[in-house]
Amino acid sequence: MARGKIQIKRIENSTNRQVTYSKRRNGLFKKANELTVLCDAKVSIIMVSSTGKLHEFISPSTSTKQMYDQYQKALGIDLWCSHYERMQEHLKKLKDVNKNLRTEIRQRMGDCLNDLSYEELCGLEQDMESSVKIIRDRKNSKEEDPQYGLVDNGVDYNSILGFSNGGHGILALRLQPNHHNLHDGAGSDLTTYALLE
Amino acid sequence: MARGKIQIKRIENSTNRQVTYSKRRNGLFKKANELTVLCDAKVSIIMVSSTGKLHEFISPSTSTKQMYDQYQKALGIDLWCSHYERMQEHLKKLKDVNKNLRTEIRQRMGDCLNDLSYEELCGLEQDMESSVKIIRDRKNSKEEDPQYGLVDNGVDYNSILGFSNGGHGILALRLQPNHHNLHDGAGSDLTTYALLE
DNA sequence: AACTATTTATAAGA
DNA sequence: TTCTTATAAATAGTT
Repeated sequence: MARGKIQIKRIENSTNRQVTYSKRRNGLFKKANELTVLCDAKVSIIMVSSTGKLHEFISPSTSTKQMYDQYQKALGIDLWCSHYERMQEHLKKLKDVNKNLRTEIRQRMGDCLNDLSYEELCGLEQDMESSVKIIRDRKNSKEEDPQYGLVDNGVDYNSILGFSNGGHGILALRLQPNHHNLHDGAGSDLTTYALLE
Repeated sequence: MARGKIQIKRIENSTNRQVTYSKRRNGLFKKANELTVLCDAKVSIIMVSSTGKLHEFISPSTSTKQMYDQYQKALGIDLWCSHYERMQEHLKKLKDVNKNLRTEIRQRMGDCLNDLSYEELCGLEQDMESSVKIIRDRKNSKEEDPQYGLVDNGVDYNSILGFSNGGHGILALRLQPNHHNLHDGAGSDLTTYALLE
């Protein structure tokens, strides 16, 4: 566009092509920047030269990722985003349930009882008594029945608990206290609980 | 750049801004196309106007997604992918831990005892007995102390177990008093637990 | 990287 | 939005 008009077609001379690429890239980026400022717009440019070099322009108020996210959203493509959001919700619910489960176990182990009322403690005690009874009966029935005396050799209890690495039975699951969690609201219910499967 | 020089700063008049956006967008895309042809390059442009409208330019030989993929690859960053993978691992661990917790609770409630050996049942029984004792003592101490006599109205047992949304009763967790063993199965649980924050 | 003749883009007006 | 056109800006070819 100076010293002679040119045809818009591939520049065969490699050096000239490189030079023109560099000059026009600067021109394009300058225009993009002016557009950004003048029109309060956001522009993302990604360029790859014929030699494979990559350059980008991005308006200061945004990021390339943001722009492409917005692009995807605008096209209605973004299956990924909703997938990600569902994953985040799932994670949050799992955390809540996890906390509740730990609390229940602690209380059933006689810890963290401070906030239980007398009636609640009564209920818990009764519940525990009947549970102990079940366990005791089961124990006794196993004691009397030689068929079951030593047969649990094939069954790794840890694998039943879902631990593949060296747990030692149920008592090994004893929880470590975690004070960071204690002041959060416990926020889950049985509906959430069902989501875990 | 015509009929008078302009300052490169935001055009306050909304209509003018829109008009300029439209004109300069066309100019930018034309330049991008010329660059594509002349220099055998690939260009991806995404623009969002101040009114939220989105426009794109893409060189014919490629696609917007390809360009963005190449961009991510070139930056070698792809933080996103590693983030996603970490999230997946986290999710999996939470599921495992929750399964284990639920199994322990069931066993402490006298359910799912089939796979416990006689010795394991003995341990569980003993543990339960001592827990019941702690709970009973606590109950009795509350019974004697009128200060706590009426504080528990409106709190149902489920919420104390953490299964309803009102559960703010967990503010006073204390250290687990009896037999910690950081080298047994609780270790893996603790590791996972730390990930939950 | 600089220069500059010329082409191209575009601001303002219609 | 599109056209017009005077003028600013970009740039092809040269150094």
